[in-house]
This record gives sequence, C-alpha cells and structure tokens, in this order.
Amino acid sequence: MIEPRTLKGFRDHLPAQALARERLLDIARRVYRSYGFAPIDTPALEYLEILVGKGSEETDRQLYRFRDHGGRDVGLRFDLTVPFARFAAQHVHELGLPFKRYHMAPVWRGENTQRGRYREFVQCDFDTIGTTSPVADLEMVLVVHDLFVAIGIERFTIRLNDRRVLTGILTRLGLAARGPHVLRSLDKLAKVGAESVAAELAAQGVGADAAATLLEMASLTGPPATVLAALERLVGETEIGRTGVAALRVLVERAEQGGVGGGRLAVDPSIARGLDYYTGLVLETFLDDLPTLGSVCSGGRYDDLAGLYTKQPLPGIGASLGLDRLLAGLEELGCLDARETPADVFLPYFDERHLVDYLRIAAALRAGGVAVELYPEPRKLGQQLKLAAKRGFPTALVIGSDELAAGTAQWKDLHAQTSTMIDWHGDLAVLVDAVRSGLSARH
RNA sequence: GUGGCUGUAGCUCACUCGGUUAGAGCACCGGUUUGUGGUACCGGGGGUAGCGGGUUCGAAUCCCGUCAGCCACCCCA
Repeated sequence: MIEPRTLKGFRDHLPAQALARERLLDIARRVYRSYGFAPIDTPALEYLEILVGKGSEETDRQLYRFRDHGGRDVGLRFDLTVPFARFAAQHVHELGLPFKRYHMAPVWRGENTQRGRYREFVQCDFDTIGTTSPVADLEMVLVVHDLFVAIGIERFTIRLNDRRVLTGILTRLGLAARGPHVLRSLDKLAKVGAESVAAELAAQGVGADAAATLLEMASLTGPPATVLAALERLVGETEIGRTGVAALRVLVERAEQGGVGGGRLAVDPSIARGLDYYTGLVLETFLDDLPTLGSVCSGGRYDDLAGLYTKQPLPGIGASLGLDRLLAGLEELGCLDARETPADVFLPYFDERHLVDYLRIAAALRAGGVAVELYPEPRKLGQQLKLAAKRGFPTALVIGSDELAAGTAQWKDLHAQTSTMIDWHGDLAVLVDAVRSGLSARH
C-alpha cells in the first residue's frame, strides 16, 4: 500500500476551500477586466536561463529546477513577473503599447513553509506596461482597492511608498550605496523595535545622526498628509526625493477623489518592497485584523520590465494578489463560507416511480440557470435532507407523488428550516420562475 | 537553507513517576416500525500513538533519525 500524502508546502483543496478559491478568482477576474486588463497565460515550465536571468541568490535557492527528458535545463516559474517579461519581449510587436494584462496562475518556490507561505501558491497579477503615466499608478491603487472591497473585506490598508523618496533621503545622508542593507534593517522596525534597528545600523557604519533620521523616517505614522509633510522635510533639497514626495501626494489625492475611502490609504516610508527592481511607487496591502500575515497584495512601478530579454525599454507598473495567503487569512478570521456545494437547489430522489419527473424538473431548472443536484438514489427522505443540510445547500425542493398529483412542491429553506408551498399546476415554467425569484430574493 | 517548538481516531484533546485489551467530545455510519433534515435517545465503524530505529523485562511516555505543521531568521504572496 502506498501512503497517500502530499509534499511539504503543497496542498489539496477540498470543496469548501476550492469554492472559496474559485470565488476569489472570479472576483479578481471581474475587477481586472473592469479596468480593461486582458488575460494571458504562459507555461509553468520555462528554460532555466529565462528564470535565473535576474540571478539573485535567493531566487536561485528557491527555484524548482531539473533536466527534462530532452536534456534541457528547465525550471518552474517562481512568480508571474519574470514569465511576463519574457512574454512581453517575445510578443511586443503583436501587443501594441501600452498593454494591460492579468494573469492568475500557480507559482512554485522551494522555500520553507509557514502560515500563509506555501511552496505552491496562486498569484493574481495585473500589470500595465509601455507607459510611465501617473494614471497607471493611480489605476493600480484603484484596482487593489476595488478588489478588496469586492471580496467583501472591510478592514484593510493599502500602504504606499515611493522608492524615490527613500533614494532621496539616503542620498542626502550619503548612504545611497548602502541602500539595500539599510532598507532591510529598517524593514524590521515593526518587529524588533527601534533599539535593535539602531544597533544594526550602527554595525553597518551608519552614523548616529543618519540613523536617527532614518528611524524617524521609518517611524512616521498618521494621515498621509502628515507623513508626506514630514517626508518633504526629510528629503531636503534632493531632486529625486522631492519628485517622489510630490508623486505620492498627487497619487493619494487622486485616489481619494477616486473613491478610496478614509483610512484605507497610508503612506508608509518603511516599505522598501523589492529592493532591486522597483523604481517608483511601491505598495503593500495588509488585513487590519491580521497584520502578521504579511502583505496579501503587493506591487510597484519599474523602469524596465524586460531588459534581460529585449533592448526595447518596457516601463510599467503592476501588483500581485496572493490568493492562497489571502485565503489563509480569511479562513483564520472565520470569513469563509462553509458551503461544500455550488448548487442552490437540492432535489431529493423521493419517489422511485417518478424518476422521469425529477429528471425533467432538474433539466428545466438548469435550463433556467438554476444549479440543481438530484440525489442519485431513492433513499429515505430524512437521510437525503440531512446530507443536503450538511453540504450547505440553501434550499431543497421536495416533490413526492402527492405533490406531483396536486401540481405543487415543497420549497424548503434549509438554513431557516422553513417550508413554503409552490403551486405550479404541473407547468415547469411556473416552477422555474418561482424558484428563480425565490433564490434571487435570498440575496 | 539555519535555529526553536509540536506531531495520540476525520477534528479538538486526555492518559498521574515509562507498566495490563490507548480514552472523551465533536464528526461519520445505522436505528428509534415503511413521505421530511441541524435537538433527544440507542447502537456501530475507526488509532501498529506521523514514520523508522534504539534504550528497557516493558514506551504514546526516554534517545536518535526522518517526514510534516507552527514560530523566528532570511525572503516574500
């Protein structure tokens, strides 16, 4: 006997979870499309050279790689951005610019697992390439906002920053060359506290004054306007810094005008996101009730997406929703539906002599757009209803020989445990109408 | 990849210093006389104590390895 098991960081998805996942995918798809992003897809497997091109040690370590049967060195994609870069370089001529795409697919990383961190997980990316317009930046924020609202999450915060602000401050302090290390230390502020960070900075040779300035920057909180005012002071006369602050100010203002509600936008200078390739706006999204889960949707602006694969500069901006991480969060918060069935109507196979009637009723409902499950065996009605309730069917349609003779049906609300009678006179169209209006009244 | 904690029925857990056939709740299946479900009662299936090895007369209980989960580092969705 082979022991049934799954690899570390790889998971099965039972119906309740799979339904929740599909719901999130549907919502993301709808929101992305509502802004005109078009779907694309790319292979899970790429030539190794495509994936390691960016070549940080970290991605190398996390990469699932092997030699295929034809002797090619290949790897599983670890994000959707690198394949998109390759895709864009390969197809720009067919796409036209600017180009907006979304891509929802699994990625693989051989790193250590943790809550909300898996080795196989789904990302839902959207990017706009071929334009440096701030409108695209704004749109990214709006999409993220719409996404979480559409999912039904009330309490979330989109944290914004601009790499140019960081660069400005670091330049002013004469630390531009050591940027990555300094930012990495600052990133830990929320976790380890100011003292530890200060010690770490000192160890890196950062002077006390500079360290104090950096800590002040990373500790800034409050309404965006307040933080921006402080940042304006901190970037001093550096041109790049002033540009960054100005861009953030305009962005926040327009986003608020665009309907992003109070408190959901924050300017957070400690966000350093993607220490290498982001060059402008950076964004992270947190669930207010579960901040330790980490960002569930992150992104930013980059000067050149595909420089490794083409000489044509492709500036762009985009973000990625971590579907599986978000799902882990929603599950922990008890926000997930317990339903295990996608069907709205359960139809007991009640009276053995009337199978044909049941088939006809089910067919009519389906033709009318109602998902209905007919139980496959004429078991005891009680058992069938019990199963239906357990599966989370909202309703059941009980029709026995008495009902068929009278042209009626018992329409059960399985949650409320109530029952109403539908009088359809043997006319299927009437029955379907009654069920449809009954179901839509529930929502 | 490094370090720490954890691992007993599907789930949550119990089993006093290592000592007879490892228990409970929930869940599941069946029944309470043949057409009506979350309550009640009765009955039932299910665990080689993650897996492998060692110490011991004897281990769920101690030791080692391994796999998995969680936490931290790192990184990130």
